[in-house]
Amino acid sequence: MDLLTLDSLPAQLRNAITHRDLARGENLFQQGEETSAFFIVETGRVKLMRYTTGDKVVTFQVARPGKSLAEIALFSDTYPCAAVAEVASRVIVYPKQLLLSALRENPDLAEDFMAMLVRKIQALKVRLELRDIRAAHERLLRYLRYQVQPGEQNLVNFERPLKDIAAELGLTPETLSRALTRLEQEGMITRTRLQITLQNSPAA
Amino acid sequence: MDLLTLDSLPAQLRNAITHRDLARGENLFQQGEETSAFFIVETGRVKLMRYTTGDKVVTFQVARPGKSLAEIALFSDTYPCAAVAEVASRVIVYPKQLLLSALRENPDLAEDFMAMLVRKIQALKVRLELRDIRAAHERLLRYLRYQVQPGEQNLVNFERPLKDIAAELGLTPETLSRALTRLEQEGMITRTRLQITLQNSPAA
DNA sequence: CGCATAGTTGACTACGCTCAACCCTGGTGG
DNA sequence: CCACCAGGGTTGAGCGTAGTCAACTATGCG
Repeated sequence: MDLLTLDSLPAQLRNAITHRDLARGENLFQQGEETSAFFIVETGRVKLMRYTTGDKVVTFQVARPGKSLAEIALFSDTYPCAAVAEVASRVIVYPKQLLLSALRENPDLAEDFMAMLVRKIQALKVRLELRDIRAAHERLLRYLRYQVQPGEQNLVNFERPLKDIAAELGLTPETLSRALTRLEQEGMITRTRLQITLQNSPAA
Repeated sequence: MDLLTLDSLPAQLRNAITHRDLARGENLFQQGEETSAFFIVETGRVKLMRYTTGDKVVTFQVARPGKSLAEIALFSDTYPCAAVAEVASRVIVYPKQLLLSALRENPDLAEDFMAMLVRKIQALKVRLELRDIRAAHERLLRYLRYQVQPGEQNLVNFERPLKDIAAELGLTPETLSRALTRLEQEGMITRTRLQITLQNSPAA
């Protein structure tokens, strides 16, 4: 996902890449602001949020280390949402025009970039698919099946706090907790401190 | 979205593009099948579905005319899901290798392609954002605000059947119907036969 | 040794789903 | 021209389940 940090970057671009440190709560860019760069989160957490009709804010997405941010910036004049750091964070800054021309001139880079975009689409589709499953425990089960690494069979590590996973699944922490115990009682999974093993067959 | 039908395509690619007609229920590709092409739906509806652990199928997405299909094919060896035509459909077929090399050799095409991918990401994010809104009427309201065309102020046309929109919103047709009448009673919208006008301010 | 945060459990509520009946429109054929 | 039918859309009643609020425990950190 962080292909753009590769040494294979054209020198001109590599020299133009800078970093930016954000304090907790600091703003990376505002909604409606003119787009100037594309970002990748190096450390911390950056939240994307939309200010809609005056009244409410809706969080769009939370980008974690290694994740790209605002790829739309490359093909749009203004940012469609705002980005603020949830905790102290550090992002890599790719100036828009330079990145665009680098992509034009370097087919390998462009291909990597496209591959990254396509993977992102795939991940979003999966998350959307999960939301169509109403029952919390079934949604969780499918999520777990997606999470298993091809190598480590039927093993899922929980490095992130549960509440984060709950948010990603569109559940409250309470419901997620209950869903976990339920799956455990039904014998579908077994839980140790930091990891979960699935009992049945893994995802196809 | 159908940028790839542009006349600006390299001749070699343009000649390689073919069409394929699908009967209702016919399979475009199977899950796990080796990837050979990328598609754009010309007419009809093509449903993407995943066969998971033996038991269930989950519909991934329903692609309508103008929408691309299986962009993942370009960067993956096998299709992660199956595609079947819900109704008689016609798709444009872009052979994988030819499209890839065309993208390499033609920066303009590559840029258009990337822009398409980015827009797709944006659309998926929006759909995901909507799902985080629990209350049906509020979810609907935000959906409507997204739908208003910049030009036609506060006007949304309902060309598609409501049940389709309900599915896109993750609601049942009944709930959507009730949400519509509720917004109408609250004075947020007014409905005529085929279009809806928002009362308050449009989306930011 | 507290304090803050995450996680768990319980009781209650609310809202969307399900199933069912009904209306309405458009299309088809007698 | 009307009868019929099919599909989408609208209501209604009841249920189930995830959300909410709350209290309590566990864990990690200063």
